[in-house]
Amino acid sequence: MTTPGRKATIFDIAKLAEASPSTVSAALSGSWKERRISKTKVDLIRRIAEEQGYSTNMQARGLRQARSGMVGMIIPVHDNRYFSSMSQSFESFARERGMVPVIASSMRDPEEERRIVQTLISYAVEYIFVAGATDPGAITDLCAAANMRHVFVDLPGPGAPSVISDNYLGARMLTAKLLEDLPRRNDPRRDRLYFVGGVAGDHATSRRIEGFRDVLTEAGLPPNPDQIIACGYPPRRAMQEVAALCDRLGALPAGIFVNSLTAFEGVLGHFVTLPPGSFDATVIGCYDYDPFAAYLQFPVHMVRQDSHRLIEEAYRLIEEPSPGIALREVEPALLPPRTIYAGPFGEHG
Amino acid sequence: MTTPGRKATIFDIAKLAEASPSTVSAALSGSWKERRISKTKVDLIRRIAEEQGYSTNMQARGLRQARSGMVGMIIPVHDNRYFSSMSQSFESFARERGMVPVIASSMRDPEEERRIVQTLISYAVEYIFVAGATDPGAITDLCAAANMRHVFVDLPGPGAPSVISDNYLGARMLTAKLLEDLPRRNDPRRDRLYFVGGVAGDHATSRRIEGFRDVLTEAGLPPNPDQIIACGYPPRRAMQEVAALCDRLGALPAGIFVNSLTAFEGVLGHFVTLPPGSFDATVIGCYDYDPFAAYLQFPVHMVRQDSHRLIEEAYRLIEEPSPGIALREVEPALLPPRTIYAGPFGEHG
DNA sequence: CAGGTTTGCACAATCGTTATTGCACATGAA
DNA sequence: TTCATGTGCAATAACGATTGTGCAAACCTG
Repeated sequence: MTTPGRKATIFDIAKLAEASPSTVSAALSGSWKERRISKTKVDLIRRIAEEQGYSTNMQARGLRQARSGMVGMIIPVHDNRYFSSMSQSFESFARERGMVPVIASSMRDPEEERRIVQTLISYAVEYIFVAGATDPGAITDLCAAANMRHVFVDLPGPGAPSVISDNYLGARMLTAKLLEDLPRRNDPRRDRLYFVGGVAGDHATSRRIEGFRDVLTEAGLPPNPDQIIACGYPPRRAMQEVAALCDRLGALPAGIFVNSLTAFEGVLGHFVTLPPGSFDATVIGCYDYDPFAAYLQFPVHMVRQDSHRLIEEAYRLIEEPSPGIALREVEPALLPPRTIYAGPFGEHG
Repeated sequence: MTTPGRKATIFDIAKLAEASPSTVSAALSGSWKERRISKTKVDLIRRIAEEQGYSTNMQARGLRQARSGMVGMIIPVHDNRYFSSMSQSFESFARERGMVPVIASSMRDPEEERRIVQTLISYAVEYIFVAGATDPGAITDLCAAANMRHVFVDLPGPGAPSVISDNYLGARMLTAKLLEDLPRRNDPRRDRLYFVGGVAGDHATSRRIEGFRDVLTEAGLPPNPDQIIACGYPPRRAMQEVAALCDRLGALPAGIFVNSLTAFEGVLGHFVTLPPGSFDATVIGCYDYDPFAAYLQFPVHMVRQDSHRLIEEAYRLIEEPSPGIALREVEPALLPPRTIYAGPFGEHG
């Protein structure tokens, strides 16, 4: 490994192997057979390349081939179990295909989201996966202009294939379960189930609200508008809203349907301020799963969206010859409290 | 936006603006002032580029400039609060600098780790951040051959600057706190504190074991070897070990020092099999913080490593003119149970 | 108005690969 | 011997940007 200053290129290897750069390229890129390079020369070249610590300059290759070998993905945030599980799956599938995953988080900022799409296009990624899009239309426009294949995950977009989980079904299951466990105190206001978190305009949230509403209505308990508090995803907002709710009610409500892990963090942020035992008469459900949340002080029903399958389906859709704008739904699962689920990556760590 | 088949290049823009490619390049890349291009022409070019939906081909630019505008980072896993917080910080600092973060997970596989380093080198990232390295030596070798700047985070490496948290201090604090809360049952075996998880060879784990051992020794309770169960990071292993431990003791020990979130997941996996109340007489601590873990059925003391500052320091080190091989330590914090911490990204969601 | 300076841009080389083409030599058949 | 067919490689032209250099025209200056 006589590494002088710069990195070795095929020219350096060519000189050492007494071959031409094109031969070296063929030998190292695997196309040597159809280019009729002798095995002898290939082996020589490989040995020298190895000795020199050669590695292909992917920028040059990408430039030449008009492709980069990278796949891009946008997620709202990293530090969230739902999305980080997606990252994990996304990465694993990418590697299976010999591609390099590039994952960026948008902080749910549409502006940032567009910037990221632009950047990924600039780097010539092969496809873009967009999870939790805040402005799918804009993304599709940008991608169309660069004719970049993309797929929406978790939240659907109008102009590209989408894979989402069956939010209506999941919300129905969770609501039904909460209703089943709902403590009755004969206090009409406090006997109610509240929906907290998410953005009402989001496809996912709106479908969940529908499920929530339908189950309650079928049970003869049609929800008032004030039972649905779609206060966004930030923990702090959820915390404030729950605090305000408790203020209004004089205590915790009978049940809370928490619409995301981040909102749940906020709910907990409020709970820490309450005396222990305050939640004995409250039933809690959370849309999305976290192993630690499964084992809180109080039982929590959780909906586990199958992020692995979401991503798998997304790859399937995007790799189809002509992707169209299919919409695929994946069924979520309702997990009882105290379930430590070891998913496809349960062995990690 | 008359987008025919392919993406617009500076040549297309040049033709439309009746300028030369080099002028277009200068106008769009910002170097137009020192290249004495008139503002008029620049504005024209910018307008046309905008209309055409032009975006720089980063592969071409990167090739020419021998840099890519990307920063790479390797973490063990994505779906873990500690590391995903790091990702979040890493990304945020990268963006501040106008660079594109590329984050890959190694699943703690040294082989995979090396492959990732190679790939990042191939893509000509500017620096590589390595968190939780399993084989720092090999990484430094690869990077040296390509003279690629890199920095170790969380676990130090011998041949490059490193930023780690003060594991000895953190372990001391946590052990002391556990000791303070330790229930006494006058059963010599069950009165003990156990250390579970991690790899004894890891720098972080070994320092924590030292801290654990020292505090116990100073308290007149020097630990037996069997009190230290460094069974690795996978949840399942920790689960089995804790189950076996309970079997041996006939019940839960008086206290457990859990050495990572992943191991803690395993511990919980065992706890779900126990009747409620089994842990009333057990004190639990976990090295690493998770907001949900903060609010479990039983109180958990947690050490919060400041991943944000770790990354910040790492950037500082790597951006120094001549990085040397400094080792920087960042103090962790001991959080009491029921603390929902809103860090620098507490507002996310 | 000669000579120098500044302004505004175009030309061409370059980065490291890959893909197309072509050429010299060897081998086999007629 | 002659032509056809392979074989094994080298030359060369892209890919899309950046950058050093050069060269007119415009603008001063005395």
